[in-house]
Amino acid sequence: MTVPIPLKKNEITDPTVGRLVGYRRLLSDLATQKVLLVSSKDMGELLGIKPSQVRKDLSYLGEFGKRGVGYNVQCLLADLSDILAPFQRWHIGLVGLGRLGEALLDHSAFVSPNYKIEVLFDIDQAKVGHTFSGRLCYHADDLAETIVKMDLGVLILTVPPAAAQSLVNAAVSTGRIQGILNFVPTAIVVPESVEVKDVDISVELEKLLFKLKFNEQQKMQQKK
Amino acid sequence: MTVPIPLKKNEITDPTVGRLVGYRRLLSDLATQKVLLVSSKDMGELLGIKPSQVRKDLSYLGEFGKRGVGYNVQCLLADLSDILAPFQRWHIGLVGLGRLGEALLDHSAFVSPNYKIEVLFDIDQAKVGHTFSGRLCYHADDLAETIVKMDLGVLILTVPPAAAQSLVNAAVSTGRIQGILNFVPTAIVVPESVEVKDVDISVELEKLLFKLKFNEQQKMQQKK
DNA sequence: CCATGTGAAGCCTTTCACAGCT
DNA sequence: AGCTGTGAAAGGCTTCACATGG
Repeated sequence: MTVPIPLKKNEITDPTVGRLVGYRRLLSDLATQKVLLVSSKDMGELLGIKPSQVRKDLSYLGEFGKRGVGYNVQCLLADLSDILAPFQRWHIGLVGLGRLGEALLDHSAFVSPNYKIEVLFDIDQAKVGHTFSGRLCYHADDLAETIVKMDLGVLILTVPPAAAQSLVNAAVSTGRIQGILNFVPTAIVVPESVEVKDVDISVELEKLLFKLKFNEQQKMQQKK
Repeated sequence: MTVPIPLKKNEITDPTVGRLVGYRRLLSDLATQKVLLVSSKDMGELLGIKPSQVRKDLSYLGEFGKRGVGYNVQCLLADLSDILAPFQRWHIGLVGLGRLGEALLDHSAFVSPNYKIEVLFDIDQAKVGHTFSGRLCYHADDLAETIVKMDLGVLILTVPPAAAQSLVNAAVSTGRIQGILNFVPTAIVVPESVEVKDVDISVELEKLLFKLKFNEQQKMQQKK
């Protein structure tokens, strides 16, 4: 189903992958609007990115455009989807069924043909054994066992900070976990073979507020 | 209350600010554990960062350490807190009281002396007029009016993609909004004077899965 | 001797500028 | 003429390595 080796060069960096996802989303929108062609300039304007950046990103993957014309929306969408698609459909477990965990379960962005949240974990007996949005919740004590049984390769962590590391240890000990998406505001330690992506929601707000502080400071100095 | 101009150099970059928040969290933990001193090597190990990076980051702010000794936990924590603190306590509005919005409302990471989510907005009449975790929900149609009345300077956006841009337009038209934390998976357009930080939850998962795909591909090529 | 603070080097990412195709 | 694809330049961030001070 997926293209075997779609990569022209051996390294596509993280920032590029992030933008590729944005391009795919935009192209999908344009496709439903029956737009046939799009230029790097158009895409850049719609996404707030420089056209040269768009072209560079796409050039890592191959030559998709026609000079003097632009990119065919349908073709580029299909190619990008292939490139971003994993080899396998990942089975994902979500650990920690608090407010944030539940919100992610239903989040539109987490509906994709590329992966599915299959299993939930919590320590609350009121939740264990019940289904949420169609997924069964297991007890966190059975994390390792269930990872093996259900063939989970990726975990999403939304537990309280204090609980994170020991759960990670249990999960990693199975040797099955290849990636962790960590929403917990703590640094977690894993073997080198496990990829971790930290998503620290409050840090982004702090960054924003710091920028505003900096802006204010500049304004104050200009007034002097 | 806050230090007037704590910055040694004029530019502290985004990645540095992100790590500073991590240092503050770590120092806060160490302080409760009655740890008195910490070295850049210690901090690096606990956070998965190179010691030289820790020292560089801190050096932008001043000289906090003692050579041959390390950093005083209490002092460094106090200094970092001052530096990260805004000049004013921001009044924040959260727009979109779906699952994610509600989750953020109660998220431990969004409890801070530096800012507070004061007001909520939604279009669901079942929510408008009610309070959630102590905050009153207004109708999204009254967004601009309420921004002015409540002196909101920052918005957190957790609405459906289709609703985002028109709400942003209404909000920005008041001239009061200085920053937006955008959880909506769409690019939004704002005047230059408004800072936007995009937090795209699903993009992070896609990045993770792409890394795993790349890892697998390398393994396959090695086997050959 | 130990750990900081920092200029310089190295690496990574973005942007430019233009050759080349339609 | 218009827009892509890309080597080269510019810019930004991280890491090194060592002088400096306790």
